[in-house]
Amino acid sequence: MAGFCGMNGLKRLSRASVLRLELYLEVLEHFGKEGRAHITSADIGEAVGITDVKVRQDLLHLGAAGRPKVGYDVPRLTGLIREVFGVDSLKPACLVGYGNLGRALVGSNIWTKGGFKLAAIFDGDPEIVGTEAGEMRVRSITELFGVVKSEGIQAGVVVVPAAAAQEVADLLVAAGVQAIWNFAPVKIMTPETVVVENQSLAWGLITLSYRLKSRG
Amino acid sequence: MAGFCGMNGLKRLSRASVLRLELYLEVLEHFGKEGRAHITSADIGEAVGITDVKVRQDLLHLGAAGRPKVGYDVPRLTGLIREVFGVDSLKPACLVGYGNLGRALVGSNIWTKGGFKLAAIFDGDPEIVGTEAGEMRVRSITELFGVVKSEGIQAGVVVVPAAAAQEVADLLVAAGVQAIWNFAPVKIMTPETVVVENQSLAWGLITLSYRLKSRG
DNA sequence: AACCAATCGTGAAATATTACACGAGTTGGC
DNA sequence: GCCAACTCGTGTAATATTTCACGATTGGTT
Repeated sequence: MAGFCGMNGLKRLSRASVLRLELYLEVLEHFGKEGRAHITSADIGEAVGITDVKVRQDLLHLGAAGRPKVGYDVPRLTGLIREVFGVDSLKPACLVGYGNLGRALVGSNIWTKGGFKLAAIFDGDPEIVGTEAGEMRVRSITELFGVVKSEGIQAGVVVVPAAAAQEVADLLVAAGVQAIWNFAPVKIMTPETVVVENQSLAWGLITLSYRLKSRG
Repeated sequence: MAGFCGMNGLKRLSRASVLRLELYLEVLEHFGKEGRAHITSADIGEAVGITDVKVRQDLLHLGAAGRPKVGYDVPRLTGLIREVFGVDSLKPACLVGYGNLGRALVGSNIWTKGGFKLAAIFDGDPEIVGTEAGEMRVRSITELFGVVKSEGIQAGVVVVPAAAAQEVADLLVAAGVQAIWNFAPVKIMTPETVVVENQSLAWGLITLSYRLKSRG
C-alpha cells in the first residue's frame, strides 16, 4: 500500500523537509563512502541532530522502504533522494562573474552535487575574458546569449556586483535559462516561470551571531 | 500584556523566524538606503513573498510597534532587528584558509552585516603565508593559538579542506573561540558550549535543482 | 469637527508539523 | 524451530505555525 516506488506522484515537500533531506543526503554520501551498506533512522537522526521518528516520516513520504532490524539500504536511499532533488541528471549551467567567489564556485564540487554541469563561464571585464578557468576559458558576456541558446544551458549562476545583476538576469532569461542562482544582494525581477534562488553569504554569519548571542 | 518593550526577555525565535527576519533586515536596509522613513508590513511582505499578517506577527514578537496609517519606522526597526541578531556590536573573528573561497569572504561585506570584524587570517601553506589580504597579512596557522587568545577573537571561520577541518576546529576551541562557521563538508566535534554553524554552498544549488524539477 | 481610508494589533480557527506510543515484521542465536 | 531483540511503519496526541476576520488607532480631507 505504501506506494509503488516507480510512480512520481510525490507530494510537494515543505521547505523544512527539503532542508532536512539535504542533510540526510550528505550523511548518506558520507556513510556510503565508508562502505556501509545499511543505515538506521536513528543513525541518520543522530548525525543531523533530530529524532529517528522524524527521519522515518520524511523518508516515508519519499516512498523509501527500510527493513526492520536492518535499516535502509544506503545506495538505494541515496539514489532515491538524489532523484527527488533531480540531481541525478546533470543539467548544463553557466556562471556569470569570475571574481573570487566565482573562482571558488568553479573550483568546487558543488556542480555534480547539485545536479548541474558547468558548461560555460562569462565575465564582462576584458582583462578576465580569456583567462583559464579549470578546464575552460572565460568567455565574454557578449557571447552569453548565443552560447546559452546553442548549448541548451538551463541555469545561470549570477555572481556579479549588485548593479549588474538585473541586466545579467535579463540576458539569461532572454536566452532561455529556466533557473537562476543569484548571489547579488538585490531582488531580481523575472517572469514567473523562471525559478530564482537567492543566496547571501551573510545569512550564515548572521545566524551564527544570533545563536552566539542567545546560546542555543 | 504583550510585553514591556524595554525588557530583553524575548522568546527564542524559531529557525523559520530567524530566516524571515534576515530577509526583512535586507529589505529594510535597502529601503533605508533609499531614504524611506516608514514601511508597511505589506511592503515587507511583498518584497519577501509572504503575507502582511505574518510580517506583523514576527515583528510583534520582537516588540516592534508600528503606527496605523504610517507603518513602521525604518531606522528604528532596522536597529531593533540588528539588536536581536546581535549584529550591532562588531565581535572580532578570524578566518582560517585563504583559498578562493576565503578570498571571496575576506573581500566581501558580510563581516559588518553579520556583526563581526575580521581581525586575522590564517593559512597553513607557507607560500600563502605573508600574502597581502585586503589590509592585512595572512599569518601562519602556528600563530593562531596566540593571536586568538591575545586579540580575544570570539569566532572562527573554517574554510579549509575536509581533512584539516577537525584539527583547525580543535585549535580554535582550545584558543577560546565561542563560535565556528564551518564551510568544510564534515561534521566537526566540539564542546557543547561552542556554537557551530555549518555551511555548504551546495545546498542552494540542490534547492534550485529541486525547485526546477518541481516548478514552484 | 467629523468622516474616510489605511494600517496596525490580536484573538480564534484552520492547517501543518512534531513527538509519542505501540503493533508488526525481521534477524540472529540457541 | 522458537525466542528475544531490534527497527520500521503508522495512528494518535501535542505543539507550532499560518491564515482569517475584525476591532482599534491614526492621518488626511472636507
